[in-house]
Amino acid sequence: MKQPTHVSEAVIRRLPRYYRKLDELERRGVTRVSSGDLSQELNLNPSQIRQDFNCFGGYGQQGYGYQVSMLRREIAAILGLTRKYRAVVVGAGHIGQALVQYYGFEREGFDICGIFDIKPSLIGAPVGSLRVLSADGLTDFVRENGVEIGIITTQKDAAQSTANKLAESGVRGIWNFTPMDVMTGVPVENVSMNDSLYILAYRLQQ
Amino acid sequence: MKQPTHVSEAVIRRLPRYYRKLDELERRGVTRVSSGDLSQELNLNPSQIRQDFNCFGGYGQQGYGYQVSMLRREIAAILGLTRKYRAVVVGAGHIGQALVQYYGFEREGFDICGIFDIKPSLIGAPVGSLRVLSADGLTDFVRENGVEIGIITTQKDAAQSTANKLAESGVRGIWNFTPMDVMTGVPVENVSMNDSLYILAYRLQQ
DNA sequence: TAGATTGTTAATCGATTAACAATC
DNA sequence: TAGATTGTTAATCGATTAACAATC
Repeated sequence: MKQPTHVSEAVIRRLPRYYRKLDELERRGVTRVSSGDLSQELNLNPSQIRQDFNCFGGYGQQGYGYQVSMLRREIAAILGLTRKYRAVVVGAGHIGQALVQYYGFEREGFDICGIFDIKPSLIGAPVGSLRVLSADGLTDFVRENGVEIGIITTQKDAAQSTANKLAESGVRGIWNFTPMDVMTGVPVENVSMNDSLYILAYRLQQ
Repeated sequence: MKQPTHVSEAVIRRLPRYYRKLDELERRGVTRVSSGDLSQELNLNPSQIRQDFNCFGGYGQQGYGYQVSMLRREIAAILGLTRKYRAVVVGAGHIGQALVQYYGFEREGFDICGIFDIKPSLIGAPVGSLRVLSADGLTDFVRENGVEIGIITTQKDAAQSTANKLAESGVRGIWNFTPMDVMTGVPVENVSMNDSLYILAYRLQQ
């Protein structure tokens, strides 16, 4: 993999879609794919696809296209999906509990090993194979277990303080499910469920 | 509100953030805001903010800025958040159940009035104030209740067929929680939780 | 070899930013 | 009025698309 100087945000945001499509093709037994094929499947321009891949290196072969399994592996490596990550969920409401019990992410290498809340009535409650822990112990837990990702599923108004606490505890990235933009020193990815629903409402009017 | 010829995707994707910020400001009792203020709060360029607002009409006042409550209301109207929408959830797994029990969306006018599954063991189970219904009755339910939004929280491999069924039943838009890109005649908004997590993994490497 | 498809450069298009006259 | 800030036009920047030589 070529070490690229700077890859634009737009390219990065397309990588997961490439990854998912290549994974699907590989499962279907497709061994070979061209930028033209992918452009049809993903509704993108073939030039753009080739440009995107060439940000990281030349994975194709003239006159042939790309080898599905190899390209999938390369993109997985670029995204950092070839290793495991420990994560904790802060906020044991419905969404927090749903994430713990959804095993899809574990299959992809994201291991949710703790769920926290401040509400006394929730502490100790079983969630999947875990039990809700008191948020008092969050910092120690993150440090002792080498947790790299903090998932925020608290109420909106607790989002910023939770983000601060997670960042101070040594988490390297934050996955934010609240509709609140948090500011921290570590990378934050917002799921933006609200925004997505608002945009759907907008489209229903058009 | 000016009827704009065409508003770019980039502008539309920023509208929810404006809306959320203005809502927050209004709640905090702020009555007046300039594009400069907003640019700091949202980490955007002030020119861009003014350009964005002027896609829909001139809501500001020279020398003063924007009236928070008025601007908030206008953007709510643009997004279509001034009316109610009926929605159904298809897939009564953890995420589907979490959505039904999260009342945040209801507060914003999105009323989830049905939850469906094909799994016999789930049918009849209580979820919030609802009971899981058999997916056999989905089409009739959508028609009889004027459901406009279909929410897909099924397994990935059922996403496309569910989308087809929803679209045929007369739903006007689809909110897709699966990591599968679905193709239909109605607008689809993808929550893309997976993609968001992959991008976080990418950032942890940088 | 001929055909296909890449990698890459150049052209186009659109979005962001800057600038400033209009005006509250 | 003077100061502030918009609305809008023009300049810049970056991303997308087209084109084509390289080559498998």
